[in-house]
Amino acid sequence: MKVTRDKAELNRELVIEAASELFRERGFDGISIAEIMNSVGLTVGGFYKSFESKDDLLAHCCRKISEQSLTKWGSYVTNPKITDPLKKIGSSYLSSKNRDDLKHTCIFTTLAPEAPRHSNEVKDAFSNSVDLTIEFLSTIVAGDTEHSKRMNAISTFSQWVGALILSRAAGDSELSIEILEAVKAESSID
Amino acid sequence: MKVTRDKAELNRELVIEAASELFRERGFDGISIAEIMNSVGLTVGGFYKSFESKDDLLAHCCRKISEQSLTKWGSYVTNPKITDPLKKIGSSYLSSKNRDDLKHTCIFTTLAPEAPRHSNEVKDAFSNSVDLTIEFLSTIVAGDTEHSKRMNAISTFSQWVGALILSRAAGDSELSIEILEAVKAESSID
DNA sequence: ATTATCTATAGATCTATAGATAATGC
DNA sequence: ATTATCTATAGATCTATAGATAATGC
Repeated sequence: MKVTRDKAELNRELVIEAASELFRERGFDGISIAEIMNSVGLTVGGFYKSFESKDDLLAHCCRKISEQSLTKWGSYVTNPKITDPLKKIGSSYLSSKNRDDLKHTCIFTTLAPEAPRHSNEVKDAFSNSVDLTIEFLSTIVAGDTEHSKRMNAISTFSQWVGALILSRAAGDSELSIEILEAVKAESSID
Repeated sequence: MKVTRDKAELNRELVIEAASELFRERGFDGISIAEIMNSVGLTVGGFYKSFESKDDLLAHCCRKISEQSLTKWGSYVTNPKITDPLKKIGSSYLSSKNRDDLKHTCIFTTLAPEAPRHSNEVKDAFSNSVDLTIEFLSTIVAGDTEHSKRMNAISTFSQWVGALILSRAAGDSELSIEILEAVKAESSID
């Protein structure tokens, strides 16, 4: 039953990883702790040895997801084959793949709306994530001054987030694609 | 115990009205049917005589909320005192009041992300709501052709929805205000 | 000896339904 | 007689915890 410390630490990470996908896909209340633990081959009883509460797990997930996104985006900047990182990021963000693949999509389009109903730890994770995301985008958008870059980053990211949510709300329709295309066109992404 | 038909119909509307606020404020799973009924002075037992299920109630709420928003926006257009309806709508949408008053805010920033997890009736209500909203905004945004107006409506509304979500996710911070201001500035709303 | 994980469960929900009650509406 | 609403509850959750078990780690 007992496993090595390394294995235990790995299990903890696996739980965060699995929950990060399941929360995005089904929402915080749409998946139970037992199901999350089972999805990585563990049982519910061990959960509270690794996490203080379900909310605590959500906070870890927020930080993890945010970190993964920014790491991926950052890799596009350092990749010499990618000439226009913003365009690359935008076209993958506004793709039908990102729209449909809830498990791996942006937290702001799935979990953020519930943030006000969670612990301060969760709220802080979201707040920090918004901050870092805008900070990052500020370094790759167009603009003459620091200020105009920052404004541009904010309005660009807002537009992406809104477009993804609206394209999902539009269901399986022409309209859904139209929304993604319209915003890509406006940002000269496609 | 029994009431008149008129009163019964009014009660049904009161339930939809109350649920429309409570769902936005606490999320679909954050409020029970019993609490919704109690909030208008009724008890849980009568619920299923008026609604097929909790999901059915949500669908009614989506239609109601959407209708109310568009009616309000429409009144700005016909009001001769308002010279620029789009500016008026945008500045109230991107206000800190709209950010904080979850009970009365836009469904796309609160309930839309859960849409994929609900019944087809709910999904259709959302889909229809996106459609009508873009259709409406197309009539008041700038643009040379029908097509450019529609594109403009989509990108403007996407930006608003995203900005509101991000400003909420940013918590009680400078950043939260900065997001609203940045998007207002870009749209020449303030 | 310690501890990571397990099984089992207490206690608190919540949706949906059954049947009673008391008023309306013919 | 009909029916809108009520009280009560069945049955199915779900979070969090208690105590057992079987490995690790000193």
